[in-house]
Amino acid sequence: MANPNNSKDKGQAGAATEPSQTTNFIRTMIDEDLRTGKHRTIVTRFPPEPNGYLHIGHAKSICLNFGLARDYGGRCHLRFDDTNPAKEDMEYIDSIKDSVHWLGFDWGGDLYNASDYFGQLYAWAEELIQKGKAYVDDLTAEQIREYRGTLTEPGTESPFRDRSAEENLDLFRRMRSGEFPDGCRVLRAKIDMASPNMNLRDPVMYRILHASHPHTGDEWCIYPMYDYAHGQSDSIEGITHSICTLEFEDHRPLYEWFLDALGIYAPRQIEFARLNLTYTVMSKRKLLELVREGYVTGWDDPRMPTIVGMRRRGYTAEAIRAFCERIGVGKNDSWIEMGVLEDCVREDLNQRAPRAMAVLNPLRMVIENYPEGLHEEFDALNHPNDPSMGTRKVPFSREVSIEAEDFLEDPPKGFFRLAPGREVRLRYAYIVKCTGVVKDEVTGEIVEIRCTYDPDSRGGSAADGRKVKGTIHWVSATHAFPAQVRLYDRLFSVQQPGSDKGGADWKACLNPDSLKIIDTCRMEPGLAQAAPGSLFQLERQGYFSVDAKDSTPGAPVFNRIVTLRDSWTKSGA
RNA sequence: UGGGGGAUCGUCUAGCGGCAGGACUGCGGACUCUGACUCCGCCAACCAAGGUUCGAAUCCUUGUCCCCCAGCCA
Repeated sequence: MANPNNSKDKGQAGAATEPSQTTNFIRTMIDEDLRTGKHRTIVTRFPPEPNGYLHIGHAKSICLNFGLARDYGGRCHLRFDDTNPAKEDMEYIDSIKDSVHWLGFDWGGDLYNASDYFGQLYAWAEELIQKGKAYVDDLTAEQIREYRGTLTEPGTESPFRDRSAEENLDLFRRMRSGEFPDGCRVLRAKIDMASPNMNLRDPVMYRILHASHPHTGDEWCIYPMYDYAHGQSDSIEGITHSICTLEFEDHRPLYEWFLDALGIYAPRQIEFARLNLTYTVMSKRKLLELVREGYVTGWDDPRMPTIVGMRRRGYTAEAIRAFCERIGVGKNDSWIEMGVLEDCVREDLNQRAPRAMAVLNPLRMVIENYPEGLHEEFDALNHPNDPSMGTRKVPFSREVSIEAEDFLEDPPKGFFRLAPGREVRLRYAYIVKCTGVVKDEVTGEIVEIRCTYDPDSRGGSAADGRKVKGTIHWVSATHAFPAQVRLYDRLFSVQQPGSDKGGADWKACLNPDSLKIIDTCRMEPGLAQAAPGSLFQLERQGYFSVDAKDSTPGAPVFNRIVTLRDSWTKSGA
């Protein structure tokens, strides 16, 4: 079968995403800056730290920043905020680039690293020292914390705060030359130890770290803190609108202090609320913990909210973009319901996924009046609402497998599938009537359904025009092939597993049924050749993808992306 | 008790002194060879109290609640 997953086939460089249809407070601010002539064009940036894999929360930021650049005809830079070599890795850098591209965005030639500016940042640090605005502090990390004061009490000044510019410069240069061990001294901005804003109580600018950096190798043994590097990096790149999350709101005065002290261009920083999604966690620390401790199989486990995980599960870039567009941007702490994301994938997959039939939990059905040894083929629509997707042949024979839950010996009111004496349509095939049930003599379990078929209903429609309410999917027992299906469900069983603060409780909320592996599934023959990564709707079940990692030629493994809406089981039956 | 933010249907989000709109969810119905899709309809909100105004979600005052900040993390 053809692979309809064309999201991966679009050229990366030319990937075009659709313009936003809605406005938000950031766009209002940009409109204002453009209207007043403050800027003629805009430059945004997506600045990840390469210390983990991107997740759906990053996707929100990516869609926001690249989307703004797209809609205003500006640019969006990809910049790695790689100021802490102790935590960063090339593996993450590659993965992040790949995920941004996969999502459909392109930074063109604007790929940067904070580490590109280490030289400039260092020169500026010397400048601040010379201006008496920075000093080398010999206090230990512990002491610095004690001297910082508390939220309600001012801090106290370090005894090293008033060293001369000459002494500071000498010490700082010796820090840089590797004369001192890690942690023995830091460079601090001389601002105000009594500031009500903790960020302004002489923040650390540089620390000694004898670590090899993914980009600069062993060139440096002192590294700038994020707070010292970020604002200037934006400034150097001429970022017009520096969009970040809420927790950096009270860092803004610090960024502005550095920019002002240096007398360089100041971008406008705008903060928005980060994404929270129900039934999952979003913090890198927690995701890393799930990976390290084996609660999931890796960063790309289909249950992870990571881009690589969602991609492997079968989410399309289009669906994720639609989601980011739909949830909007604001400053309220909010929790988006998982149902919104699920609706976005269904909406996208409903259009693009060809249909197929597979029986997850097979129950044998024998059609008593169907000739032994006879095989027929029926034409099935690949998409009921899109004739351009064509048809396929599905083989039929005397013995078929149907979904166990489609038969009930004693059906409740409103159940219109199969039951003793009742008729049901085998999709695209025949109308059959249940004539009996065969049970295991010891367990009493139903092992087989006996039916007769109506030869005049070939293709599924009764010659006499009678209505048959129920239509069920099936596979020919003699033609079907077995395949593994992985039924994924929400990773956590509570809505806000991440809201319990630093507690360890969150892992107790993991959903024990987030993955059910079924090896007894029977699929229609055509599915055997399904390409890795391809997407299908298994009729009446849900949307599935062929796992790109564990499938082998002729033996596809199916991941359930999301179920179909189901107003029957939901009705409580 | 310091500083910085935020409060609009169940959940998100528009609104910028002039009819509180949209999406998701929920409920009801139509259609149906997927109990899917699609279509139609319904339920559902301005944190509170004052004030300004012909008119307030919007402006002012006071209060309440929630989030963030005391890393040599970002």
